[in-house]
Amino acid sequence: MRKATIIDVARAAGVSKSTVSLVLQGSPRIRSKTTKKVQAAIHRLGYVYNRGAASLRSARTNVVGMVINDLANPFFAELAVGIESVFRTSGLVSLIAHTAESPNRQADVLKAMREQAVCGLIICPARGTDASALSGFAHAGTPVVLAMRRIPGSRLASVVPDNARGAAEAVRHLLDLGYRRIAFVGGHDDMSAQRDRCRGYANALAEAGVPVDPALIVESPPTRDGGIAAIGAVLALDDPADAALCFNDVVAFGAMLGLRHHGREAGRDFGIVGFDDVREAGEHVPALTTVAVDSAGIGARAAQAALRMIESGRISAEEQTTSVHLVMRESCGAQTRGIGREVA
Amino acid sequence: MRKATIIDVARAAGVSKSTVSLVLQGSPRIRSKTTKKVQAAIHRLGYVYNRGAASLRSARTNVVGMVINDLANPFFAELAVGIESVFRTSGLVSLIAHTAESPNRQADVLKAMREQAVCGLIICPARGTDASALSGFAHAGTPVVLAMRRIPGSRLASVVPDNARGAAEAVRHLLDLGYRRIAFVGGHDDMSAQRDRCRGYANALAEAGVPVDPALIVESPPTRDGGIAAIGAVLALDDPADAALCFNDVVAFGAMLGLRHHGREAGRDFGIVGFDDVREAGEHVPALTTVAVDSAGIGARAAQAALRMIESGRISAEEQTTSVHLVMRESCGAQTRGIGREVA
DNA sequence: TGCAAGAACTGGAACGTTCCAATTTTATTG
DNA sequence: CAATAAAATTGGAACGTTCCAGTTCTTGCA
Repeated sequence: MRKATIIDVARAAGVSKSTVSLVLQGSPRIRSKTTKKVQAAIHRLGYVYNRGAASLRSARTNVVGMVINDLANPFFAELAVGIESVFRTSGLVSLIAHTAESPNRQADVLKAMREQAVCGLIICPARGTDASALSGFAHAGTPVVLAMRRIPGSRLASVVPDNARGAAEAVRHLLDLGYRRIAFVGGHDDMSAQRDRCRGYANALAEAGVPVDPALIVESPPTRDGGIAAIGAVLALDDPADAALCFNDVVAFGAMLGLRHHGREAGRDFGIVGFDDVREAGEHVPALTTVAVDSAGIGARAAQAALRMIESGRISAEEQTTSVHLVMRESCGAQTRGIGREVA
Repeated sequence: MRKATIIDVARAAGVSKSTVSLVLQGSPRIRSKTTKKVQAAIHRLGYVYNRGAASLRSARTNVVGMVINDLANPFFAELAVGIESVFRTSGLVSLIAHTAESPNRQADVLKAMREQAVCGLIICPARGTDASALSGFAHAGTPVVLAMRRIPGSRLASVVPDNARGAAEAVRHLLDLGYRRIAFVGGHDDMSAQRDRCRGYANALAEAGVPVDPALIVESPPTRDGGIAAIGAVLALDDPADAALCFNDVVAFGAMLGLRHHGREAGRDFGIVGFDDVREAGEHVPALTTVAVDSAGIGARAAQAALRMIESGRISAEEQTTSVHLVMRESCGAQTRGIGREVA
């Protein structure tokens, strides 16, 4: 039993295939009586629209791509969900792929997306991605929006949190609590988020007249293990750190674990601040003080930006920055130390 | 500048479009010299394969669908990643969608998948999904594999963990530690996983001669808040529980939180066992004793089953069960209570 | 009632690929 | 070297839709 096509529907409804096509697209030029006839036939035959055929003829695909560097990270999973829900309410289907931070896998995935002729792309680029990886889309006139991470030298739209300001706020909080040897741990210099956060960190220190010691800035993979390693490094210094701003919450969890291995405890004799405010942050023991980033909001904005470009047909390079705020919990010892410079 | 097609490539390489098509498919009937010529032309023109057009003509799409009830749950995210990596190495593209446990969204998503003419589908059905929701695929001869959850009355392939055995093992552990009022909390009766786990729980109790008290079986949404509510209920009984097997780890985290609200502490004066062994389980304070489920493995098996069906063209209803094992940590007080029946 | 204008509908052609049968080229063998 | 078999290549038809340029209906008004 062959699958029913638009032509079978037309025959069954006693109209032409063009009319069926028009009905399918919800054209206002069709009488409601006709529409009803056609819909009845569609239902009767169990007809299924063939988007592949449709997009072969018309330029638009109705498929958008979404490339996430790490779906297993709850932060990015939330972001993905936020993006997806915006697209779905606009009738677009999203193709989600995950690159595991690997530029090779990312290249494969992007190739697949191009072959599927996605009409828009949202991407959290894998570490070290350069502008040329996305040139195919630019070339084809497909809108691209970067989420969470920018790519230097690319003229692409982006939505990222205000990393510098968030980091600065976190550092000021640590300074207020009397910490002076404040480290910045985790992430890599080739990730735009790391650079931005690190810049905010350095600025806040400089503003307070505290010297920036390069030995206190330690790179590591943005993972739990990375956090363990990095905190070990700043504790082993001749003049060790007494607090750390972590690249993200996952690194912060690792750092707190690492502290414990050295007989220290976050919030008691060491200050830890994270970044992201994933759900687990509030439930950790001790609860993590962190810079809250609105993942779902970023996802939604990125999706809306893509949607605007798709609908208008003009691509833009608008850079959006979303606000962040510090959530104070236990990992800096704000309760025991009190808040205010007098403790210093 | 129009996009290059197979015909442009053919012209540039001085061969026919059929030859280019054959090269694209890696046919062995083409001389390597010709292949090289064609590939050079492809590269030179920046040609991009149009899968939509291809699948219009040939039956196979090379797109598989993946419907996940909750991508934001780390357990399912890992599952998705496991599935995706198997498909990707087989050259299939995966369309990932998320239903937020809503049958309506699920219906939308499934419709989109049918329109994209996916050649296979892996789904963790939303709660309360019945067999008819998937009949369209069966009807079209599209392979469907259920992951984590079965659908009663459907003749569909499935890959689920050995829920009953895992639950039984957990209950035996609690009995060994001397607990006797053991509750089963979380999940709903219309989720196959809940029913299977609950069955294992009841069997293990019966085997040990401990009566099964229906008041100790409390349903709740499989969320943290659900866990808080459910643990409250079993503590409020006239003859309250002294331990609980939780539907999953997320519920267990909630239960431990709820215990604390009542001045109790898991591992000290109450036994808690979870299910899944998500990454956070080992890092929680207290560390969660739980039944480990290999999410990535389940994903991989489901993907392989789908792949077999796609390649052979015959759909099967094979039900696979993957093994699970108990991971003992702190939340049952195994250390303080010692292990062995003498404590009872 | 007749006519014009607009609304509603229609029949090819086109999109970029694969499939099939047929043709050309190359290799093998007597 | 001719004859044959096998391998490599090819041209057109087909896939299911949308678009375009008509054509046929309706409707309103004189």
